Formats: sequence, C-alpha cells, structure tokens
Amino acid sequence: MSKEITSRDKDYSQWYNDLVLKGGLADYSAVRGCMVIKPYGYALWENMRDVLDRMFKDTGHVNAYFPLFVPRTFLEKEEGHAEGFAKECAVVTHYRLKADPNNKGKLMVDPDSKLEEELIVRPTSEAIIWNAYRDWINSYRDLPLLINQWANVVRWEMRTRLFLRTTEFLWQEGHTAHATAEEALEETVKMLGVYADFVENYMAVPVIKGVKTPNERFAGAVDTYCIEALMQDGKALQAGTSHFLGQNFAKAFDVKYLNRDNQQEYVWATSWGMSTRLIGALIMAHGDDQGLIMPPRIAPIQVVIVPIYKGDEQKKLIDTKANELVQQLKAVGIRVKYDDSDNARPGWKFAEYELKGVPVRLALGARDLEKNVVEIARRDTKEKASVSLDGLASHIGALLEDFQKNMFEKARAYRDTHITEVNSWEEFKEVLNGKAGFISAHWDGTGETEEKIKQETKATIRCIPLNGKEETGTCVYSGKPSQQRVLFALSY
RNA sequence: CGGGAUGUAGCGCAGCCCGGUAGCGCGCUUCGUUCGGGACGAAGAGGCCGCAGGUUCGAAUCCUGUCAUCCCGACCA
Repeated sequence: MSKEITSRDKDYSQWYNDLVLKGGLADYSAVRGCMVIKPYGYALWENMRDVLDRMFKDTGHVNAYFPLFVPRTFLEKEEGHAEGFAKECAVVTHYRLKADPNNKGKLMVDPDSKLEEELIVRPTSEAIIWNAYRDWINSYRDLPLLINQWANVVRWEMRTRLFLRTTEFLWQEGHTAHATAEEALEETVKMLGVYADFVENYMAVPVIKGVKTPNERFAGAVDTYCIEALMQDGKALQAGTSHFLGQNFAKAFDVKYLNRDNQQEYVWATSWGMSTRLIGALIMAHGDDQGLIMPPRIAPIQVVIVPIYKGDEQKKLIDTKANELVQQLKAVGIRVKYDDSDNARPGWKFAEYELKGVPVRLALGARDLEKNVVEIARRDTKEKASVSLDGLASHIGALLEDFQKNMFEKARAYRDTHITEVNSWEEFKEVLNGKAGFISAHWDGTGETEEKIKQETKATIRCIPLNGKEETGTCVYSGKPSQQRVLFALSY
C-alpha cells in the first residue's frame, strides 16, 4: 500500500516525514526549503491560532500588521540583533524584471532597477516595529503598548525540515513596550506562562519553563525565556520563546517617553513568538506507527463517522441516521465529519483517519441501526466499544476530554522518565548516547564549558529551569562549583 | 557549504553493469460483483526516462556538464 508509513524505531526521520506527507498536513514545494501547508494542516494551524489569539486578547494584547520588508539600515541599528540574523536573510536588491534580449521568452533582472537601499525580507520584525514605535510612544500614558502580529517570516537556513525549520514559516510575534524593567520582565514571564498553558493544555505536550544561557540567547535580548519539549527520539525541541529585551531596541531606535516627572526615559521591551514549528512538536510528541494523533482540543476533525452498508437502501437509512448524529454533535460544538464517499471502503477509511490522527471514529452499519448503537473507536488506545445512540453527544464530549487528558499524561510520563540526573562526565555521555532525553546536571555557569560540552557531545543547555531548586554541587564537566542543575539535551 | 544518495506515468519503484525504441505495484476511468480493518474480476487511459551537450546506425542505459530533491553534518525557531 502506498500509504504505509515507516516505523518510528526503524528510521525516525523517515517516520516523521511520512506522518507529515501521508497524514496530509503539508507537502514539499517547488521553492527551496519551503513547504505547502495543505488544508488539513492549515486547519490545525487555524485552531491553534484561534486559541492563542484568544489568550493574547485575554491578557490585554491587540493585533496589528507591519511590513514584510525591512530596510537594511533598520536591521543594522541593534548590533547584536543585526549580527545574529545577518547570515540568514533573503535580500531584495531590484524591483523590476525585463525580457532578456539574448534569450527569447526569458526574463532577466533589469539592472536599471537596483534599489538604493536593499530591503530585507523580515526574519523577525523587531526592527521595523521599533521604528514605528518611536512615533507611537511619547508619554507614560502611551504605555504599556501590547501588540501582536500574525505573519510569515523568512530565514535562509542551510538545512530545512518540514515544519521544524522551513525557509518561510508562519508565526505570531508579540512586541511590547513598558515604562519599567520590572513591568517588562513581568510581561516576559507572563507570556511564557501563556505559551506553557497553550502547549500543555491544548497541544497536550508537556514543557519545561526555563531561561536560556547567554550563548543560546536571542540576538538582541537581555534574557531569553523558553519552553522546552521532549520528542520521542529523546531530542529536545524549543516550543516557544519570550524575550526580555531591556532597553536595547529602545536605544537603537530612540524610543523615549516622558514620565510623570516630565523626564525623558527609554522604554523597556519584550518580544515573544511561537510558530508552525509547534506542529512538528505535535507530530513528534504524539505520533505512532499508525500515524498522527491529534489532541481533541485543536484537532481539525474530532470525530469521523464511517458508514458501513450494502446497497443503496441501507446507505439511505445510514445517511439519515449519520446526518442526525452530525447535527447532534455539531450542536454541542464537536467538529465532526461524515465520510460517505463511495470511492473508499470502510477498512481503507479506518486506516486513513488513523493516519490523520482523528481522535474518535464512529462506524455505523445496518447492524447498529437495529440495536440503536454505534461502534466507537478511539485513536490513542485503539479501544473499540459499542455504545447507545441515546446521549451519544455527551458521551463523546466526555470521551474527548478524557482523550485530551490521556494524551498529556502519556507524554508527561515519557518526559518524566527521560529526565536523568547525572553527577559525572562519564555518566553524562553514557545517558546521552543511551536513553537520551533531558540530562539534569550541574554546570559551572561559563560559556567555555558549555561550548566544550557542545563540541564533544553535541548536547546543549536547553534551559536553566525556572522551578529548579537551589543545590550546591560541582560542574559535571569542569568540576568547578555550581549552584543549580541545568538541563542538557540533543536538540532540533 | 562539506559528505552520501536519488531524479523513469499522479504516487512508490524496476530496467542501466552488458545500448536495440519502456515495464511493475498502487492510484485513475468504465462495467459488474462487493462493503463490520487498507475488496475482486474484466476492459481501458496515462511517460520528451530531470535538463543540456557528446559518443553511436541507434542512448533511459555509455561519457561530460548542469539543475533539483532527500538524508547525514556545520547553522538555526
């Protein structure tokens, strides 16, 4: 069968690609490193977006939109920022094409259309946004400024992977300005909390909140907070970041406000972002050898109904009942699809919706109609049961809740058993090459040690956990004193 | 940008070593039988063999170049 997928244990990369491609989420595109997000994948993103957008609005944010193009001189203004992004920018240098006189039917860049100043396709929007904020902020009464943008960005990465790292990707980026450092820091941590809430409670992926080391910090930030998730191959994935930008961008773009004492002060900033990469996290955290598994709260299809019939007469009866069920389920807000297409038989449909990760499947046949029941199968445990059609909607509602909880608990159990405390360098390497996952170890706090560990093992410090307890110890690599354990892992 | 591999029908592939005018499975179309875990039979449609040169009577096959994609690194969310 063409829809067979590679086993997770046999070839993890191939398994992941199979889930993305055959699960119908996305496809490779004609453009280098870019992908086409197909309707099923986009529906998932829309559901994620809707929930997040509501959360942002509930915390006082509003949406706006800024240009795709960033003039080179804007990007240059914040030094660390410029340095960090310079090597992965798509640059617009001309604005016109013309017919190639030496090559009939071909186009060439018109050399007369060269731009005075190059335009950078935004890799992120701090520069263009802070240039606007300069004009928007005059007084303490204009603060805080809490804005979010849903956009696409482009980062010209060496190597791309579906969802995890594509040349162009979709995301949201929040950019806020505050009167004080305390307030900005509070916002940074608050939004990290929003992300953790979203990823854990909607995507059913457990995360660890933490702070990045200076080496791993966002270009231009004073501090980078992150949530880290663990994939089923033992590698970590950064699922979202929230940056405390200090006054770096305010100074670079000269954004000052007049405080209550009539004095000019630079504002304090944050930025935070979450992208379609999360879909990659979802796939890798939950998928199995049968395909995707969608958390009910954001699943594009929560329930699929598959009719089983012989002949048109049976089909008609089942159609009637199925459409009733669809109405009942829709009435209580359940996203349901009745697949009555006749080009695939039941067995094929079962496999197909398992591959797509639809949480609940109802199989409705003549036998069921007689007994006023339906066969209900759940994707996570693969359990099947025959349940009464009476009160089906509330039964399924409860089932979806249980499904959501079960997914999270399963992922958390995996994650928890893959955080290993190690106290020696030998042990560190042994765990990393064996069961992998997060390694909780003491670190002397220096970038040199961090760098050496990375070179020797490829493991990086994913974060310094926010809830970590103080504990004196010695660095697992250098033997120097340390105050807290940090989390190491191989990562995406 | 380094290492490896692959470009042949919508998808997955065989054929290439040893040149002779393209094949298999799935899918698609039509008809019939089917339908509770990826149905079966019959008849069909569909291919500048990635692109450009070269060798040859003749190239999917040999040679040169080139482009693209995937995997593994370095880089990153």
